[in-house]
This record gives sequence, structure tokens and C-alpha cells, in this order.
Amino acid sequence: MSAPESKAVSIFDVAKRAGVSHQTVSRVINNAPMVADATRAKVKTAIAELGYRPNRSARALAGGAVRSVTVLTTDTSLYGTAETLRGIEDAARAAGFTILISVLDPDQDYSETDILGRLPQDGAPAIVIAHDETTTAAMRVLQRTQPGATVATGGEHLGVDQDPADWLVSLDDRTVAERATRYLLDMGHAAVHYLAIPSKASRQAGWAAALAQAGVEAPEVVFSGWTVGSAYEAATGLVARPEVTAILCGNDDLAFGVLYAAHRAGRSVPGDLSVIGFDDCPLAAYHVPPLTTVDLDFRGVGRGAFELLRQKLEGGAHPRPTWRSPELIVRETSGPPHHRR
Amino acid sequence: MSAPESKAVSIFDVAKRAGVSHQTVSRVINNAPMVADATRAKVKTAIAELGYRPNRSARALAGGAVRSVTVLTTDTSLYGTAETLRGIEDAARAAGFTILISVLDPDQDYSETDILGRLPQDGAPAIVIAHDETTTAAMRVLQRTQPGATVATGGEHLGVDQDPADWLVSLDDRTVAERATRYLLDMGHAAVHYLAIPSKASRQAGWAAALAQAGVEAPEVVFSGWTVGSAYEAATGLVARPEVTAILCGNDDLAFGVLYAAHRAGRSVPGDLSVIGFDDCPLAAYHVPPLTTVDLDFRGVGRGAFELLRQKLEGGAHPRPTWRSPELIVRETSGPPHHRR
DNA sequence: CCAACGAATGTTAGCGCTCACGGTTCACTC
DNA sequence: GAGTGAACCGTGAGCGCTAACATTCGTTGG
Repeated sequence: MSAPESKAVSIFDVAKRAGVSHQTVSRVINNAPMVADATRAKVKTAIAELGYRPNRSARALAGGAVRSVTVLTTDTSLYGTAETLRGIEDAARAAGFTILISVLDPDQDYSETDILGRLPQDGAPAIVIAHDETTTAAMRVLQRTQPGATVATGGEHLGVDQDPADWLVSLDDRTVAERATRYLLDMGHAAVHYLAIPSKASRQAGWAAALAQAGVEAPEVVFSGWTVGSAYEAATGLVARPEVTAILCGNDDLAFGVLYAAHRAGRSVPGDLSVIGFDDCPLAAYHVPPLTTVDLDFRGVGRGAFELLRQKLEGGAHPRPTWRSPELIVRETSGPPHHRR
Repeated sequence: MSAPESKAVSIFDVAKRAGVSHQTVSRVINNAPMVADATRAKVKTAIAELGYRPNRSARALAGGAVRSVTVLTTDTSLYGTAETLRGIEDAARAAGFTILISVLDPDQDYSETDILGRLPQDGAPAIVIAHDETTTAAMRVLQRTQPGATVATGGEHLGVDQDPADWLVSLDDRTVAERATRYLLDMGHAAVHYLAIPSKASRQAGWAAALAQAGVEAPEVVFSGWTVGSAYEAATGLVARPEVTAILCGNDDLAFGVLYAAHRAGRSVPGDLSVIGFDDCPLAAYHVPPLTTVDLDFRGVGRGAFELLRQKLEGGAHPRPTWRSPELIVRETSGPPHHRR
């Protein structure tokens, strides 16, 4: 019934109660040295008794340490993005950072002011999960205006200058794409087709490289959207052709779409058709049949991105972040082609 | 090469340039009335020329409108949560709100201070996506301390007081669970088993109600975690029993786990076993076989939650938010039981 | 023609905090 | 016993903004 609106307690209230100056309180909450243990204790009890909580806006305004990361991304529902976000979250939470997310519209062009305006203040730490044009452009802006407080993850777009100092060229999926393609080729497939997501040129590049090395002419790339449905649509034509015996897919969702299309076309997997995905999403191992795919440690990359950012912010000798490298996981959607005569 | 660090431009810089007072600038950026069109224009060009961007911390500190929502949740990678978040994002973005997310650890107990400390400032708008104990507890704290700036979504835990004014009892999945169960019963299944997620008592309640109404004794509920893998583990025992002919699953992921378990046990779907999920995730329609499930409009609920919050914040006559109601989508994992004699 | 009004603008005082200093105190030295 | 410096603590200013009030000036009506 009574108003709990009783005016938030400030550093001054705590100071009065503890019989010290507000600055001493500030020192205590920031764990600064040069405070006697006795006073520190007094202040701490006062804080507890009054239920004091520091005001972030004030702290930020006064020029204190920021303790927040803004994540810029387009689509939070994609597996890779979501997992990366999870990784950032985990690490940021452990470090006591608040995380803000700002979702950009992939179909929109943003001015420099638009992008900068998404940060809570000038120079605020940011991580860009760059899986498309829009986010890549955002990264370019931030990289230029505040290189010391920005890192990116994902990316690997060809033709973009990606300084490893702030662009976490996260996973070497080019190499693993090459390996996956070669694995298919080595089993005897005459060709390997590629169903592309709207990003990740590196995977496609790896695929192309493996084909070139084997002296096989690269079939035309088929383009799909991000969804299972779009993959199904895009793949119906492909799976109908009996000479197509192996399809490498831009990610697991696309692979599921292809599998469904194959099923509808009456083609058996892996007998008539081998399918390989990317991501190793949780379902991959429990699909019928279990999906051959590439394990990509997005969560680790997210954590790494945060650590890298922190490194930039605070300097010091943080250990260089690491994560699992991509690995082909052979399950039951891939095998040698049918022998037909 | 030159430092772009040249001290962020403030309202005073703009004021000087436009030849007005800083307060007039403030009025312009807040679209306040009582400003002559001519001066407004002058100020606007000054803003553009200087590339001025308002400082959020300062604004918040000075007691201005907040324009941010903090979303509290535990696991952002669950389909329901992720989609709800998407909905909130969409709506918040359209309204020009910044969104902060704060991820709680489901295995941890939080004090009131812990929870309140996650908000950028006292009384800041918040939305809780409550799918478990931890988030429900967080909601209770916020509901008590700042009822005018908090809404929750999800929930539906039995025994929790959920005032519809601030708790968006989002989707009536109790009723649809009942309907799904009856659908299976009506096709001739002697019993319907339930594989439970660690939440959503309402689904289980609907299932139990349908069985009771049909005079069927409710089989023991089998409990699973959130992942496909845990569902697979949990369901292996169940699918091995030939008298089990129908399983209702807490969500689609669990259903996929059950389907895989059934496959491994050599039981055909829907011939030997009917399986129904909840969520209608994108993959459901493209699974082999396509999954019978319940369409749940989480994204709509997320949008709704934001609108409800805004309503509380700003008052006025916003339209009451709406979303699709849950609907059973019959696909190919359900059918009448085998007739055996 | 002047008081009264109100639209348009300016002035002042903080919001809660940190930074950069300036003071104390007190143990030690020479 | 004055001098020194470290350890501790306090004071004042100001971050960029908005709320509340004060002021100016062109209009209006009696």
C-alpha cells in the first residue's frame, strides 16, 4: 500500500549512513584500493541495509567503466546467430557485463548515424555478428569510428578486408567444406552439388576448390534462402535429376529441406543421394536418418568474440580465446553412390 | 589519421550553432510543441551538420523517457523463447525502443537486488519470458516492485497468481492439449502417454483432463529435459512397450527425439505409434514424416507483450494486442492405432 | 492605449555518479 | 622534534540532459 517509490537510494544516502563521504562509497563499490578494511566493511553493511544499487546511467555519464556490450545482428533465430549470441551471453554474464542487442533489418540501408545511434553512448563496446551485407556494413562503420571497442564474428565474406585484430574470422569453414567435398568425391561421386545459403562465400569457395583440385567441373550453384521451406523449394529440381548423387548444403536446415525433397521424390538416402549439412545442430544426430554434417562451435566463437573485445577494452594479458575447430561428422546421410550400369 | 575522438557533440554545441538555447534543442529532439517552425528547422539543420546524437545515459539520468525494454529470460535457444524474443524485438524496434536482454541462470537463486540490478535503472520497463522457476520468481519480484513497468509472457505455472493485467497468459495450450488428446482417443487409441518438458503444467493439465473425461486412467507422465537428446533417452523405455500407441510431447524437439527412438526401436510411425508435438517449428512440416503438432504463435505473443507494456507505460488507447490461437495441425505422425487381435 | 494574456524562448537546478585534486592522519626517519 | 611520505579520506566540479520556472515579446480586448 505504501509507496515503494520512495526515491532510489543514492551513494549519498549510503555515505551518510556509513558516516563517510560519497567518494569513499564510490571507491568501495568500484573495489578501488586505498580504503581501510574497517571503513570498507562499514560501507558494505550500509549498502546492504539500504539496498543500494548503483545507477548505470549516472555511472556511464560520469565517465566510468561501461560494462556493457551491444550485439548487432540481423536474425536472432538462425541457429548460428543464436548460438553465437549464447556464447557472448555466457561470457558477458560471467564478466558482469550487461548485454544489449540491436536487431537490424537486413532489407534496409543504415546511415552511419543510424548505426552509431544504436549504441548506448559514444564508443560503447560492440560485437557484430556479421552474416550478411547489412551487418558487414555496420561493422565497417564501427571499425572505422571506434576500432578499440568493436569486434565482429561470422563474416568471411569475400572481398572484405578483415583485420584479424578485430574481425574474428571465426571458423575455418572453407577448409572443412573442402574436406567434406573431397570425402564425397573419394567415395566415388562423379560430382558434388552445392546448395547455398545467402552468405558464407567461404564454404562455397572450399567446395569449389575441392572440385577444381579433383579436376571435376563445378556444377551450377543452387541458391536457397535461410529456411527449410526455401531449401525444399530450391532443391526439388535438383533431387529429381538421377545423375545428382551428392549435395553439400550451406547449413543443416537446408539439408533437412533437401532430405525432405528427396523423400518426396522417392530417392533414398544415402543409397541414391548423399546429403551433408553445416552446423551440427542438436537435431542432426537424432534425425531419421542422422545427418552427416560439420560441427561448428558457434558458442565458442561467441565466447571468443567477447574475450577478444575485453582484451581490447582492458588490455592486459588475457589468454587468447580458443574454440573447437570445424569437424566433419559422418553419420548416415552420406555414402558411396549407387553402382549403376 | 586525425582523432575522431574529438569529444562527442552535445546539445550545447548544437545550440550555439543554431543560435538558440540548449533547452530549445532539447525541445526539438523530443518533438515538444511550443517551438516555432523556423527555429525548429534551424536546430534540425544544426543537428544534421554536427552529426549530433543524443546521449542515452544523460537522458535517462535526467529523468527523461526511457525507451528501452529489458527482457529477462533463461534460455534464448529454445524455440518458444527465441520466437517470443523475436516478437518483442520486432515490436520494440518498430516503436524505437532499445532492447536489453538479461539471461538468468536457471540453476541459481536470485535475490531481489540481483534481479532489480539487471535493469538499467530503477523502474525501467521489463518483460519476463517465464518458462521456469527462476524467471517466474523474477517476475514476482518485478511485479511487486514496479507493476507499472513489467509484463510477463509464457508462464502458466499452476499455483502462481497471474493477474492478466500484467501477466500475459499467452496461449491457451491447455485447451489445445485437451483437444489433441481427444483427437488421439477418438481415433481409437486406448491410452495417450505424455512426455513432459520441464515447464508448462498447462499442457499436462489439458492432457489429463481429456483422459479423465474419456474415463481413461492417465498413464504415468514421463519427464524429459529440453533437448532432443534427453527426449530420446527418456522415451526409449516408452517406445519399447507395444501397448503404447500414442505419445503427446511437450514440444516439437521432444517429438523429434521420440520419433528417433521409435525408429531405433523398429516401430513405424504412424502405424505402430502416433506422435504429436507442440510449437510447429519450421522443421515440423518438412520432417520425414511431417510432424503432427500444435501451431503456437509465440512471435505474436512477444509482440503482444510489448504492446501491453507500452500500454502500461504510456496509457492511451492502444488496441488490445492479438495473436493466432493455438491450433492442432494434423500431418503424418498421427493416425489410428494398428488393429491387432 | 495599456493591462492581460499566451506563445516562444531562456535560465537555473539538479539527476547519481566519477575524476582530479586537496586535505588529514600517522608511522617513520634523520 | 621537525620533516617526509605513504595511506586514507573528503571536496568540488562537471558528464549531457530534462523539469520547472522565469522571461521576453507580439497580440488582444475593454
